[in-house]
Amino acid sequence: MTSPDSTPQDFDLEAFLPYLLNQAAEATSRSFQASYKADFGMTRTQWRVLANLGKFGAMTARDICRISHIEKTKVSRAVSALEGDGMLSRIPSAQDRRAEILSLTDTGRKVFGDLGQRARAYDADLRDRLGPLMGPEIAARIDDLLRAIIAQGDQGAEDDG
Amino acid sequence: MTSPDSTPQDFDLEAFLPYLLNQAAEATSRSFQASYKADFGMTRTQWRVLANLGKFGAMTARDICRISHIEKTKVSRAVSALEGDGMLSRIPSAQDRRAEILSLTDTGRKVFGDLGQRARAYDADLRDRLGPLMGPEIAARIDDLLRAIIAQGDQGAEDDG
DNA sequence: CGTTAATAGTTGCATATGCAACCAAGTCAA
DNA sequence: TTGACTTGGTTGCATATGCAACTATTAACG
Repeated sequence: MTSPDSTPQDFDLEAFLPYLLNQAAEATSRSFQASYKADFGMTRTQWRVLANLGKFGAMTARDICRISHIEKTKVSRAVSALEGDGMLSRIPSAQDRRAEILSLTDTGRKVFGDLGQRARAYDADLRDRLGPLMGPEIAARIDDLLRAIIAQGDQGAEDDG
Repeated sequence: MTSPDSTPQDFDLEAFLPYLLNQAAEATSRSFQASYKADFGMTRTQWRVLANLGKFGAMTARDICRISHIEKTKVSRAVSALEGDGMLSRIPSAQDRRAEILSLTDTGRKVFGDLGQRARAYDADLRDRLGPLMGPEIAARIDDLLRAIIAQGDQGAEDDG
């Protein structure tokens, strides 16, 4: 019943969800990363902040944190960098003088448009190749799956304020 | 046909696979991370190297790179750290004097056993909660899906030294 | 009011990572 | 043998991140 004493517990990293997810995330992010890194000198976090602003329009840094689950210091620095590159501008909030409303500049919107297009192409291509491999029923529900995992993970963590 | 000029291209970050994968990866890794970080002062990379050695037995750093897709400098530093903590030992390879055979010490194996057990529990729990949400046909094929994505990503990258 | 707690955002510091350059040992071919 | 090239592994440096501490403002409440 017991395995030889070489491995006390036969834990298999290759079947560990967090590990697989990380590999998948890195494998996909990596290849797309080239686009914003090389062409716009942008960091992953910067690209995400940009994309959130592009998608949802003007909002505060804190809103971005809530929506994207990115930590506030990361957002803070990304915002500074993007501002420095002329991609977004800050306007002090009238309601709350601590907060600033962030919105993309014309440049920012243009970059978002460009990168967004590449991202769509990348995404579509990846899904196209996944479809035949996994079957349509699975392929169609990838997003739901990942969102469920994200929700579960948040559940468990809870304490990362 | 065209949308209002607010968003030149209506790219949706929330449906972008690399983004979802990253969030899922971080959400899951984050909560489990507490285990190795707090109790063993270990980094994610260190834990992975440890787990690979625990699972596959003695091998060289380069083997770990190949298997785990972790970059060589990352592996190199993780190995140093683990060695410093008495979790693994190096033996110069007889065949190739550049290479070193890495293997876990008793301590390393013990830690691997401990963390492996926690990882299993974490994984099982997560899958249990995912099952009812996604249905068994999907839940059963998560690993295949992720491995397919990993394979596709590698395909596209190709040039990561 | 005044005093205390919460919140938006920034910053300092210590650490982890990525990349390029590097060393040493092996390979290959003339 | 020698000289060009590859490969296992490490290191330097510049950057990105996590966390705790901090400022300024707002909310809560006696």
